[in-house]
Amino acid sequence: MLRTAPESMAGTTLAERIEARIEADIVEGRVLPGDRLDEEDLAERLSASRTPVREALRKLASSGLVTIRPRAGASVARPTMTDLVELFEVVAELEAFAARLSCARASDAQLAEIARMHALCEHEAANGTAESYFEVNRRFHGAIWDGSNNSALVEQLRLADRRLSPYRRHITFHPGRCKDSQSEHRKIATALATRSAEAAATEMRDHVMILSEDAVQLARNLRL
Amino acid sequence: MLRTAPESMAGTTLAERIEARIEADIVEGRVLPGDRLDEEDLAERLSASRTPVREALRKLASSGLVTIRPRAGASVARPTMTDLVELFEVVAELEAFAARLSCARASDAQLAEIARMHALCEHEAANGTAESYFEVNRRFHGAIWDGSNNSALVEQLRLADRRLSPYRRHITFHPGRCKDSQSEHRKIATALATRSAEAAATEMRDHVMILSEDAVQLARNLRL
DNA sequence: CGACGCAAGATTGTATACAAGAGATTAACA
DNA sequence: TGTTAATCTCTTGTATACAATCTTGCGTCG
Repeated sequence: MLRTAPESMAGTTLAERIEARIEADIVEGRVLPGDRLDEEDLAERLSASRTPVREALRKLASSGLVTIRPRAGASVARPTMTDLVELFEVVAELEAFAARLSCARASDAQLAEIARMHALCEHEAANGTAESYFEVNRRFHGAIWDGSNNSALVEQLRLADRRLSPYRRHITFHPGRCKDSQSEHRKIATALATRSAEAAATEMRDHVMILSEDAVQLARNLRL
Repeated sequence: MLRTAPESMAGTTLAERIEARIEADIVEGRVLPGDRLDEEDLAERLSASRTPVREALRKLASSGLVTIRPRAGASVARPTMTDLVELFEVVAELEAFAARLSCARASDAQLAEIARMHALCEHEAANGTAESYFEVNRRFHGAIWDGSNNSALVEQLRLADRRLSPYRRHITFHPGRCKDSQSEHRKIATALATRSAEAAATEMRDHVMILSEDAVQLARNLRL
């Protein structure tokens, strides 16, 4: 099934496609934290050999999405509560940095893009579903990342954020959360529009840390 | 040569030992940015097969130390000037965060350890070689990382710092740099000792950014 | 009845063989 | 002589086979 690559994936290798596939399964919740990832099983399911599957698992492991214990196999990473809180703290700091840099360096076009994404969020918060809000929320944050004009920072954020998505997703879907999130977004958007670096950084940090609180709460309730 | 693992490496796999070996070769400058890393060549040199070598290279690639282009092989990563500056910015921010967290959360014992490392730096700056200063400098920073009591942050810093070490090393070895660095360290150490979070963060950020300036200067001179 | 140890099975780690693409070299032509 | 195109080699990507180790279940012993 993965043997014939979609033309969009031209020039990529089988291992990369398998990696993308497994990653999507994890991030989008089709396999849950703690689930075992059997090499042979995956290989058969994707009609490939173990070699590219192994490579994909190793790569996912070094980005933190998968845990590998030597000679004991791979499983979807299951961060402890502490791990999650620590990761959220780091992400909060990096997002705050991105917001600060955006104020200082984003082009007017980039600021406009951020504003556009904010408007989209407003619209979805009022009319859309929790899922659609989750999506535009990502794009709002992404626009701010881009505005920093620091690709190393964007890379770090993408990696860290990916590890949180299985949990973040549940939070954003939480009914009342969209409205609260939106009022925080408004403050961030205003600070960015006026290039108020410190305000943007502070508001962004608080925003992410509130998410963190919710994540801990939720994880505790779900006995994750 | 790597087939018989030192007992300190017990429980590790061949691929991991190979990875450590290649990593050390890169970080300590025995192979230079841009150098090609031939799988078969490495396999023969380490008397292993291509399989574990491949795994090691892939892992190093996903941490940024190695660049792999599909079907064109691996080489030691050669970040552009822009890449380096961006990475330094991220590291500066993370180090500043670590300093701030250390002020808020480090135990007295951890603060004492930081102070001890600072004293070591003072000693080496006065009596030691540039190389020995490089080493205690690392330990000073490491003590602050530990003081943050956030292992996700430490992990991020370790990864990012590793990518900079080939360049950072050259900077610290720069003759006059030790003294300047030490006067910056003093301000940081004072702020930490008095748990002045904002001061510690600011001083630390400045300290790393000055390193960044030097790195750019040096890289330009060496036509890196 | 519980704990410990041992053996069988299953799964990972490593090696080797084969396939396929990228880069280099050479030859032909303008 | 410079340029281009085709072939040919060398390296990587994938598959499979074999070896080593961990886990699991059962039996024995305390």
